[in-house]
Amino acid sequence: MRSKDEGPWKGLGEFIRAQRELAKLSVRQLSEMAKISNPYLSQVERGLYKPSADVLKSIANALQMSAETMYGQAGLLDDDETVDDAINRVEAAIKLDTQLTTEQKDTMMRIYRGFTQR
Amino acid sequence: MRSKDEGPWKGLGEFIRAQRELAKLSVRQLSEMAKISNPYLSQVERGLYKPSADVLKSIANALQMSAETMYGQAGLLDDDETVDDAINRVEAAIKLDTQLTTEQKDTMMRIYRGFTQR
DNA sequence: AGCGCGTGCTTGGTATACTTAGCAGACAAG
DNA sequence: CTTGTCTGCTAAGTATACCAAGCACGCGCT
Repeated sequence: MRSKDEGPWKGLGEFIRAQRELAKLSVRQLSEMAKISNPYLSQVERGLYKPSADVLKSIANALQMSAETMYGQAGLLDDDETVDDAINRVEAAIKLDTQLTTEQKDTMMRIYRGFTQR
Repeated sequence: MRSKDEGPWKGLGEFIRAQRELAKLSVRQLSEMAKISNPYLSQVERGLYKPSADVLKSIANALQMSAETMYGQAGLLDDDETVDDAINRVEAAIKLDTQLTTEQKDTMMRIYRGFTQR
């Protein structure tokens, strides 16, 4: 994972700073709302550090934007939306189901894949 | 988030482990796909560490699920991301699937409802 | 001349995410 | 039996996200 160049997520800091200034908040004000320290927010805005997901979420909430928007800006969402079709929707729904045991999921997967074999 | 909530991460590791076993992958196999070390994946699955967002995304990709799904399970997506109506999700996904015949959909519905009857 | 309060930034440290090297058990084949 | 190769896990280290304390400036007031 370790991205070695600093550029890519530097845009995130600029984005946060822009949003903060747009909301007319000081570094300290926003940092307090987001429950992070003010020097750290300053460093994040200048691209020195890559904030973790929960910090991002916290900042997003303080700025009244959705966490997904923030993750998108951070480049943490933009992955392979390769196959958006029904196969993955069914399989994803099964996998996510909290009521099924692993064996039951396995069974449904095998049946489903058997059906969709062509 | 240095706040007081320290432990509530319970489910994520178990979730990842369940998904990995569902995909019939070893710790080493998945860790290689996700480009993380195998002991670290092991520790994550046992709830010892809280993986960062990009690691989560990487694992999600390796498991062929969307990053948002993974974030949702990790509790990193904004709270209103309720997953408790997974039932409807599975049933809806099956109904909408264009690859299944009516009889096949019926079969999966019966099996699914049989599983979730308690 | 101060003083007080605001701004953002630097320093130095701690906590934790993450890695590399290696261990012990299970199973298969020679 | 030994040897090789899986499995997951432990131990010990490195890298970095994050915090507390403090610095340097600017602005308004007395």
